[in-house]
Amino acid sequence: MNINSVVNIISDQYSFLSDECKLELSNNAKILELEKNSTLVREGQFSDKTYFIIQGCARAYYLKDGKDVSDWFAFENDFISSINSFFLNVPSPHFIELLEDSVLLEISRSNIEKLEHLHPDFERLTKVVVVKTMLSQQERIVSMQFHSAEQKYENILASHPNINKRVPLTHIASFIGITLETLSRIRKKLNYI
Amino acid sequence: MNINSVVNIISDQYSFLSDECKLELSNNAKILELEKNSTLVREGQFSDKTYFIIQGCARAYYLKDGKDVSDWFAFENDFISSINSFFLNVPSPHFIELLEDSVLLEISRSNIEKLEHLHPDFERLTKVVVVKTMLSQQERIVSMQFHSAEQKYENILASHPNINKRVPLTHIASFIGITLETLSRIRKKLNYI
DNA sequence: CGAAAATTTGATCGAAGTCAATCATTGTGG
DNA sequence: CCACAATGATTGACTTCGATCAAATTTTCG
Repeated sequence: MNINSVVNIISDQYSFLSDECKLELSNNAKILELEKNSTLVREGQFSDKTYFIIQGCARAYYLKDGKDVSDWFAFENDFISSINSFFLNVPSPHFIELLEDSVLLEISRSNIEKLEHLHPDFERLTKVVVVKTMLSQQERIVSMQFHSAEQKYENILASHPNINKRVPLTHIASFIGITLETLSRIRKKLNYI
Repeated sequence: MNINSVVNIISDQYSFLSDECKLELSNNAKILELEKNSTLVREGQFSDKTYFIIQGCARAYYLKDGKDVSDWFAFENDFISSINSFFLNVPSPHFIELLEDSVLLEISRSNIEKLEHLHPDFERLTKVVVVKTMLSQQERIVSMQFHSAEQKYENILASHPNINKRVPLTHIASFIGITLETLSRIRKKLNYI
C-alpha cells in the first residue's frame, strides 16, 4: 500500500482532490505502521494530529473514575482524532489506541491548515470529514435516545458489520452505554431467535 | 436589528468575513419574523435551508410512535437546520418549530454553495459552524454516556442557562432522555423552580 | 501448559419508566 | 375580562430494565 493509492481513496470517499492537491497531500502526510495496543493519544496530551486508518482499527476511550468507556471506533478508511484537542487546542480528554496491528496515515493540523490556505479543495475536504463525523454522531444520539440496550447493539452491528469479531465486547458494551453482562445476555437471547 | 449587524455577529462569533463577503452574505440571506409555534421544517420534507436565530428560540424534534422527542435547541446566535436533509439531501427525519416569536436569518444551501465557490471565507465559515455543532454533539454524547438523569439536567442548565424558563419541561426531559415525571422529581429534589 | 483476559451465568437491587390522578398555568372565545 | 378548556407540571403506586456483585467458564497467548 503506497501513499498515492491512499490519497486516491481519500479523494474518492471524502472530497475530490485535483492531481496537484493529491501530490500536496502525499507530501504533507506520513504513513505509520504500528502494533496492536499502541497508544496514539494520551489523556491530557495536546494532540494536533489526525489519523486515517489504511489497515486495522482504533478506538478513542475515556478513563473516568477507573472506568474505561469507549467513545469512538475507526476502521479502514475512517479518520480518527481527539476532536476536542484537535479543533479546540485543549488537552485531550481521552485516549486513542490501536485494537489491531495497523497502518495509518498521519496528518498534522499545521499541515492541514497550510494546505487549506493554499487550495479550497482542502477546506472542502476537512468540511466533508467533519460533516460525516457530525452525521454519525447524530445517528448515535438518536440510537441512545430512542432505543433499548438490545436495539442499540443491533444498531452498532448494522453500522459496523463484524465489529463483534474485531473489537472486545467490553468496548462495544461501554460504547453503547450498557454493561458487559447485559451485552452478554442480549447476545445469548439474539442467538436463539 | 438590520441585516448588517447580524452579519457582523456571524463574522465575530463564527469565522471572519471580509467586508466584501459580509455584503455578499447580506445579499444572499433574508430576515424572517415568525410567530411562536411556526413550523420551519416538517418531517418528510426536503429542507435546504439553514436558520440563524437573531431573536427567539427553536427546537428540532422527532415524532416517533406518537412520542415527541426533542433533539436540538437553538437560541440567539445559534444556527439550526435539519442537518440530515441539509447535508445529505434526504427527507428530514424531524420537525423544526419556534418556541417563541422569533427573528431569523434564512440562508439556502444553493446560496451557501454559490458563496463557497466564490470565497474561501465561506467554505471556512460553514466548516466552523459544523465543527461547533460536532463538538456540542460530543459533549451531549458524553453527558448521555456518563451521567445520571440528575447530572444530565444540571449539564443542560450549565450549557443553556435559563433554558428552564424559556422551554417547556417536557421538551427538556425528552432532550436529555428522561420522562417528564422523572424530571419533575429531580427538580423537586434540587429545589429548582 | 498455565496464567491472564474475556465472556457467560446467576442472584439481587435500584434508578427511572409507566400508568393514573391531581394541581397549576396559559390562552381564547363569549 | 372572565370562564373554562387546553396545556403543562406535580405527585403517587407500582413495575421493569439494566446495574451490581459474585462466581464460573471459555478463550487467548506467552
